[in-house]
Amino acid sequence: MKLLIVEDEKELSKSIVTYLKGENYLCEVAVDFKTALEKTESFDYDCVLLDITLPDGNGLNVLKELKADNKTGGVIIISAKNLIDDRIAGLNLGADDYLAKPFHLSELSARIAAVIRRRRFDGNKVLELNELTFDTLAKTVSVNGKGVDLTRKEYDLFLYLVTNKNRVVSKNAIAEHLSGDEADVFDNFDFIYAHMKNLKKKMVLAGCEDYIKSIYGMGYKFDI
Amino acid sequence: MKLLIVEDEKELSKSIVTYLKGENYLCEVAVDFKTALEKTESFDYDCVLLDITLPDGNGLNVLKELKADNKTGGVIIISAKNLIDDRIAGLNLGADDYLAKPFHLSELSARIAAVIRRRRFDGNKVLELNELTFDTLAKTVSVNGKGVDLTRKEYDLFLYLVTNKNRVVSKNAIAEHLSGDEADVFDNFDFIYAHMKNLKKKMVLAGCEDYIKSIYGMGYKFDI
DNA sequence: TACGAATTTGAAGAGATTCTGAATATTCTG
DNA sequence: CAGAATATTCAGAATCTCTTCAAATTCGTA
Repeated sequence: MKLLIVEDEKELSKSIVTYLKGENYLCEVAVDFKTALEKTESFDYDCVLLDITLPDGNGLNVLKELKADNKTGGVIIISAKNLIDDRIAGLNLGADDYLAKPFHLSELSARIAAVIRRRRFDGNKVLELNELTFDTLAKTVSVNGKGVDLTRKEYDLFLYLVTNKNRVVSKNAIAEHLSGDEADVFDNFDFIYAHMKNLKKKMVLAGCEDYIKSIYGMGYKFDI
Repeated sequence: MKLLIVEDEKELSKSIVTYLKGENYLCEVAVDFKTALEKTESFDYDCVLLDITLPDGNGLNVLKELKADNKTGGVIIISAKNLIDDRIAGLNLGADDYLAKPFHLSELSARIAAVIRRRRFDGNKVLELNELTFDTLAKTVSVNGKGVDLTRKEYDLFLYLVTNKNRVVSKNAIAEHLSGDEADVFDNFDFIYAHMKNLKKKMVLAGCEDYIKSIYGMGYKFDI
């Protein structure tokens, strides 16, 4: 899961990033609207945290643009002014949620999770697929009700495959999703092989049918 | 799917090619406009990535020529200058999309897919033809809803035939479309015969009517 | 019908891709 | 800061695909 934090207060963005990393999100920061739009232009973030009170422009216009693309995932507005006007304007322009500063980081995290769930899973916290249960809130995976211990990367990898079920996902896409920086990793997929092996092993061991198919030369497919 | 990347920065073109190969595109590179025009003259690429700021001429004129031919598939302009003027000029001259450097390769890949879809499938991601379903996003083929496992070349071959349905496609054209290098393969179509046989076998086995007709001395036709 | 040319078919080797287990590096946790 | 857990790299093994080859078949034409 990748987030973009649009915020110019370094202190704040730093603590947000630290906290959210702890929640297993990959974070990027934009300190102004221009950068933010460039970034959203070129990557589909799962959620954007948007401080609408930045010096270089009107945040609500930026929100409008984000939503116009219909490309970005969720958008949560964070704003120092907790004026009702802003709130309403924000929601009308399509923000998925609104959070007034100062806020608790745990609250922010919960809102982010909710927004992502709403967009990706129609608001369902739990995904049931045959013997497999995916709890995106608890971040647990279980087979026939019995939990399976996955590492972070394994969980992320699995979730990404499940989110794209019945579609072939390229190793490029997987690599981008799993690696934090926009690092160029397109010529070494060894780490994918490693995680994939471990994930499959754990799942099969837990009694789950092996739904993950390797498509030679193309990628992987969660086939269910 | 075959692309032409017109770009003089070796580093950049190399990483573009590496990435796009991972997405199952066949790529050729031209380092100047002259070479680019020669290449587009002699082959109909699915999409051309055009850096309009190359030393040997005006990129927009090249774009104009490409579009005048109406031969090339899509054209995506990539440019270091993200000036609005360029953008508008580019789109007016018929570029299908525009991407400012630096960009994420995943973004580029998504745009290419979109342009090709728009041109070849009227923007549809899924192609339904009787019992046959072609999902160009999921990269899957199914018969009566049941998936058929095709290899890369089989998928490419099939897609090419379907894209040209009810038209005879020559083995030359197929060969050019399937082979990566600009190698001259025009005297040995054995590999086409092999792929064609395997493809037909798989499809018939999956319960699909054999829509692929061999036209003696001319080529093949996907007849539906 | 018979001939040469084009296509189909089956099999096999070369080459590329993926898997695997172990070694190393990194991150987390107390 | 040390020890544990996790992530990544590496190299060899296993697997799959692509292409080529040769033999069999089909096709068009004489």
